[in-house]
Amino acid sequence: MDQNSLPPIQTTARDDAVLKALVSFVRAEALQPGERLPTERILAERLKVSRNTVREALTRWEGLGLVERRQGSGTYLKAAVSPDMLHLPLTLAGGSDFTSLMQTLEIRRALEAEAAALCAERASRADIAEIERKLDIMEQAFRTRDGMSSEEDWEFHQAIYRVSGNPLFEQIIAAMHELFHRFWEHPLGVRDFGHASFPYHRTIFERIAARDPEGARGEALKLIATVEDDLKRGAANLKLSSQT
Amino acid sequence: MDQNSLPPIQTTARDDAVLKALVSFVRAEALQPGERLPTERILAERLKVSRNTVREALTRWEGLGLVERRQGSGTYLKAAVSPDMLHLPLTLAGGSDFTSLMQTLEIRRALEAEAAALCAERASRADIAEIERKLDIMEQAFRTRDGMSSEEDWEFHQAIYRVSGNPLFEQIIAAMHELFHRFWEHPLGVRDFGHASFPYHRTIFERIAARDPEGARGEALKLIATVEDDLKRGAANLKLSSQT
DNA sequence: AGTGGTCCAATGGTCCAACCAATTTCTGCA
DNA sequence: TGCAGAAATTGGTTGGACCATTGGACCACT
Repeated sequence: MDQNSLPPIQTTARDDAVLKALVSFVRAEALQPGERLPTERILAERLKVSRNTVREALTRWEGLGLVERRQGSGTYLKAAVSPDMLHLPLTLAGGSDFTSLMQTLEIRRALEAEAAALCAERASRADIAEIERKLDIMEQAFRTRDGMSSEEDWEFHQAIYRVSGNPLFEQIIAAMHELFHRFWEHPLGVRDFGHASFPYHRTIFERIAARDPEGARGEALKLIATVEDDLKRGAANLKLSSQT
Repeated sequence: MDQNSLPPIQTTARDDAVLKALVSFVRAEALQPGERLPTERILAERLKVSRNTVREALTRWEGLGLVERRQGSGTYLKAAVSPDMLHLPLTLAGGSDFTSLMQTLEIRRALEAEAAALCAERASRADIAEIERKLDIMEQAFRTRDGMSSEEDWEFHQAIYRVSGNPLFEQIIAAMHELFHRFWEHPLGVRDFGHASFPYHRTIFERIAARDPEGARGEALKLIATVEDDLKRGAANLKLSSQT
């Protein structure tokens, strides 16, 4: 490691300065997401600040999802950082009941449709090939395990968001996705949840490959509609089973 | 094997526990945004944790914009808190300001269209009257001041989000709106920014009043399109003026 | 070669006690 | 009464200590 890329800090507003220094460091060392950054003790020593100050700064980055701290192991970069980053902490008041889930789905419907349309507009040949690869993997998993595989399914959707060229899609939908799964886990009833959505993955891909934005938007809307139906059926089951 | 059946165990989570306790406290005391919460020293003593731990927790809340710390004064609540909050740290990285603005607009386009459609589906007579009232106020302001009034314009849109029945629309778009204005202020060129969007406010309202979801969605898309055009013109101006 | 056990150094998490810096509140003098 | 300065309050920073977890090294046994 190049020790010269971590000069000491001077002014007040310490923890902010620490973050700035870290940005420079990450750039200088060309750290990629997943790599480990220096230990808190080393950072404190090099920057000539106390370890607590370093921790305050890292806590902020952790809250923004930029790094992940693993006790006993180290602190790892989770996303690319750049000097001109804009952080928009958005806290939504969302419950974990049926209504809240439907509301997150309405958001996802809107974004999913738009992302699919943008993707159809902007996808290069390589992009299309990449999406098809993810689709094949997903279909393969579906056939062997005879059911939706949330992991591979999610990969497919993420590929679409990425190709849309707007990282906000992935970030917002990922948060919705997480909220959804936090509640879902083992969703009480509806054994074949997501089954109905399966065929629409390929139709979405076909519309994207055909550079048909409106078609892609339409297919995405159909996909979300099937999920909403499943959710309603699950809610009905839940209602029945709780009446015992 | 189903990997989900073995979730990681959780032994220590001090600062998380502190935040939970704070949520309870805020609810118990019915603290409103702007009010001061206990000092770090008192929290540390009452919760039987060290002040450092309290500070880590408060740092997280500060990063999420839930709280504001003023040295020498105290820590103040900045937003309502609830037990089940969904935190969505958005990060706009890399690109120029123009790119960031276009990306927020793409999100807004998706949500605005969906909100308008939902609104057209669900609006009651009273809702429609309320929206029309906001529309009249906006048009009045437009005529007297001969230009878009962001204040009244925003009120009109918010009314639509509210009637959509999904509070997430208003929350997310509000965040985009704020981000947009942080950049915008009075940005260089394009004197009549937003002028072109004016007529679409009434057409959106008409489609809502007619209970025509698809029509409302279409008009909303047109409105955002005019804003995007304005933005592109502004970017062109900016490019020219920066070449001096 | 592989399996499990033990040890140990590294690392993040927590704690403590003090001091610094900004702010607010109180006090005493004019 | 008014107001400048002292004192108390509060968040910000420091340095040092110890705890809990991790992951690798080493070893005994199969």
